[in-house]
Amino acid sequence: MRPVQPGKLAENTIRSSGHHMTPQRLVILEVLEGSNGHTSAEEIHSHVRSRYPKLHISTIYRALDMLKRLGLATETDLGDGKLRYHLHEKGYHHHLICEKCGRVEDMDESIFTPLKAALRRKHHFHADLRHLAIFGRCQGCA
Amino acid sequence: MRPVQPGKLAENTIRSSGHHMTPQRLVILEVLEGSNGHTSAEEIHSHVRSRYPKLHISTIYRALDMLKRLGLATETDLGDGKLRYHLHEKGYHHHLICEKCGRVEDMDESIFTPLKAALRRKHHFHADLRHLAIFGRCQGCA
DNA sequence: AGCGTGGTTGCGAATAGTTGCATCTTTGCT
DNA sequence: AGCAAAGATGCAACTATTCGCAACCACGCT
Repeated sequence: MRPVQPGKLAENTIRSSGHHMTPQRLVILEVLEGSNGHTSAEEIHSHVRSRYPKLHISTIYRALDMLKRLGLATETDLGDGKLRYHLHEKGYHHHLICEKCGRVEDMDESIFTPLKAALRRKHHFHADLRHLAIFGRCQGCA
Repeated sequence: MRPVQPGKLAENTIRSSGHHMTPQRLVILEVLEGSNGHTSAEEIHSHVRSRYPKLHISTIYRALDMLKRLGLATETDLGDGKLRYHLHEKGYHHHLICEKCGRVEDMDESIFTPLKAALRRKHHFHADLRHLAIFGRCQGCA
């Protein structure tokens, strides 16, 4: 059993921030909701092409940018030349990417708490560490 | 008074790793050495165009990629749509980038020591934190 | 000095993402 | 329902970066 109307949160946030809700954005949100959580603009485009052939890829990029700026979605560079997006209804998370084998491991954000505190203390800087990709070597490839 | 032949380190590393030293790479290194430390491929290209009009921008990208892979230079995304490069003869450093005013503050790498230890301990991951850009808000824009 | 191998270059085409602009749509107001 | 204003869309042109490939050149060996 899935949550009912999962997209309503995003929709409300979009509306209440002065943006319009359009059919294009609805479809884009649907794809993001139905995806595994690492979706590229091009993937959204091809998922959508059959139902909505005129939806232009630049509209997708602009929608993703808006979701990002509203704090509804996060953009991640996994190092393969294209940016990935996911809605964060399930909380923020971060990636450890192995430069050798390409494996991507997720981790939660608690590990950054001390770093955030140090940046605030020493640099008076309020870091936005909601989605960070850290490159390095995994256990097997170290 | 400048250091004599500052580029010899890079040159030796390039040669001893089985790569060729070419006039193109020499010129590119010269520009990187004479720059402030945040140079884009396009900047290198225009600095060089007069002396060496045929040097193609893809050659610059390839040289930068090689320097990066040899650990001689670091690539940073400062969020303005183009990647910046700098040789790290003077040690690694990191950036705090304000999302509001765009100010970039440098900081040294010691602040990441606890994070690196935690990643190794909890995730068996050997993070390569040689050049990280962290976005957020600076003191004035917080 | 002469030569072969393998790395390198220039070029043009491809890819990911962004931007300007004229034309719509959504939304709040009446 | 009707309207104006703000925001969104589609499109084409543009930017930054990468890639395939044929011609080229650096470097080690003789």
